[in-house]
Amino acid sequence: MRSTATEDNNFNEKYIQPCNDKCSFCFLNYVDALKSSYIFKDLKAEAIGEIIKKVHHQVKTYQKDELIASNGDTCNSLRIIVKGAAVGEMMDFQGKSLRIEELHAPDTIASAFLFGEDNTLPVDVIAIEETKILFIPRQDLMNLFCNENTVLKNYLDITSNRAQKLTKKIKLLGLQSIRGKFANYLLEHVRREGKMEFTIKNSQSELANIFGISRPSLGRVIREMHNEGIIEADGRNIKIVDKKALSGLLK
Amino acid sequence: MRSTATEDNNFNEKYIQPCNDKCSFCFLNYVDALKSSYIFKDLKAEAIGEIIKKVHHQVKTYQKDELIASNGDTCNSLRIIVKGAAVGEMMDFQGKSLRIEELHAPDTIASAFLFGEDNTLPVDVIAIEETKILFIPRQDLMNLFCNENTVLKNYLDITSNRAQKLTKKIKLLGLQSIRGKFANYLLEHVRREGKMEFTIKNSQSELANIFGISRPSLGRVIREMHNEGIIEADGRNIKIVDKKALSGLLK
DNA sequence: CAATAGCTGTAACATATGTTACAGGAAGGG
DNA sequence: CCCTTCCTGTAACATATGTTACAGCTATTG
Repeated sequence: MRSTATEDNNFNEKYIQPCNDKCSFCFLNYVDALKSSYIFKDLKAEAIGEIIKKVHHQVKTYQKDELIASNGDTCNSLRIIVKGAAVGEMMDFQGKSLRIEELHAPDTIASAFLFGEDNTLPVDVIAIEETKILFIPRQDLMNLFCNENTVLKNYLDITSNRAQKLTKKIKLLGLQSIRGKFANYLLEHVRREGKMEFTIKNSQSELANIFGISRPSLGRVIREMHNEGIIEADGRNIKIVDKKALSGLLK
Repeated sequence: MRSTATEDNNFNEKYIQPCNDKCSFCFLNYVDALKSSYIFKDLKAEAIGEIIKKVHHQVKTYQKDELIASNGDTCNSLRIIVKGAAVGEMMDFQGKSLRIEELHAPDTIASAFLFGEDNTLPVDVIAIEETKILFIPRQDLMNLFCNENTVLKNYLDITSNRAQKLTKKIKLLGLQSIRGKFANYLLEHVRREGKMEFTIKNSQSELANIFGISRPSLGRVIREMHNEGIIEADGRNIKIVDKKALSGLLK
């Protein structure tokens, strides 16, 4: 069972191994995660098993706060989070960081940077809990695309979804004031959950990090919006009072 | 020759037609553009001709300043600019705009939004000169991917390249001051052209638009950097005096 | 040539945001 | 229980950026 070596600290992406016929460890352990993974959408567990058997693959485990991949790393393999969660962050030279996205099993990492002229990762990816990641080399993925139409379609969907997310992020960063960013965040919440009163999951520091702003500035804006009667904010509990005014803040 | 209808004002994406065997208009007119197009990279003119014959397709012409596609439009077809150029812009509700990218023949439009859950275009695309665009419906493209490995690979490369560009844009917008943005712009110039002295192509207004800032603010920053001896700026002529200081501004 | 439009340079002023600092509350660990 | 750590609330002040306005320059057009 070669894939036990995948948990090795000496893991090296170059030496990813194919499974032999007896290998059942790799995918059986994570078949549930893979079944709900976007890239294997519309495929049965058995089909996924067959696919994983055919491609070179390996699983690696990361601890909380461990760096999974760095800005500048070369992407040669698709990485699927089969367990755990991570965040993608950018940093400037002073150490100020900007959180680009949060990734949970069974999301894929680096799917957008596997091809093209520049295969370097533009972000740091950091585990926020114990995380297991399945590696599949680019060439194997490419072969898979030719044989498994469904996987190709899913992959195209993944990259398109990502492009949409990135574009939204650009809009958020480039077009809006802090009030606009926060209003946007709240209104997305309302749209998703359909309630005008809720508890937000991110701390103010995290939100500031996502928005690329400073924490006290965000705090001040929340206070102001509260005082103006647009929202009621108490800690992480938010109540939308004047939804129309909030929409107006989107600019 | 059905495709002459493609120049019709009543063009409707739903009714894109396949060519019959006699059709030579569509691709022969644009075969040079398509040959240098990324999506047909590594394919010979004849092969491209065969491909275009097999898929539904249509060409439409846009005048300067005409809106090619709007924020919110549904993307059902890949669009290739076979002649001309366009810009992709985002606008907020006040009309403040942010230029995301400039597109020249033979770039593709909307390649990143063809698949996935949300096929709506997040930007406005506006012709900046007379522009001709070739439409290929998604389903035909998908079929093509299965039969023409090269096209698939090229498409994956295109979307990856785009994701890289978007991510760089996020970094630019989210992580840097005006000085940082301008320094970044200048240093990219130096890296591409290898000269410390050059004439920039964009007006200050355009640059401000790309950076998502106001024109006088950019002007002021340029003046300050000039006065501090980091650069010499005279109109659009720029000379890098202190490259090290400039790099320091990237923060 | 005059008239126009678009660019640049610049200034005064208004506003938004960052920075730093400190105090207090909530949660968890020993 | 105390101690630590992380979070929030808040204030004073510094700085960056936006806004508006105007003047001059250049190219284009009729």
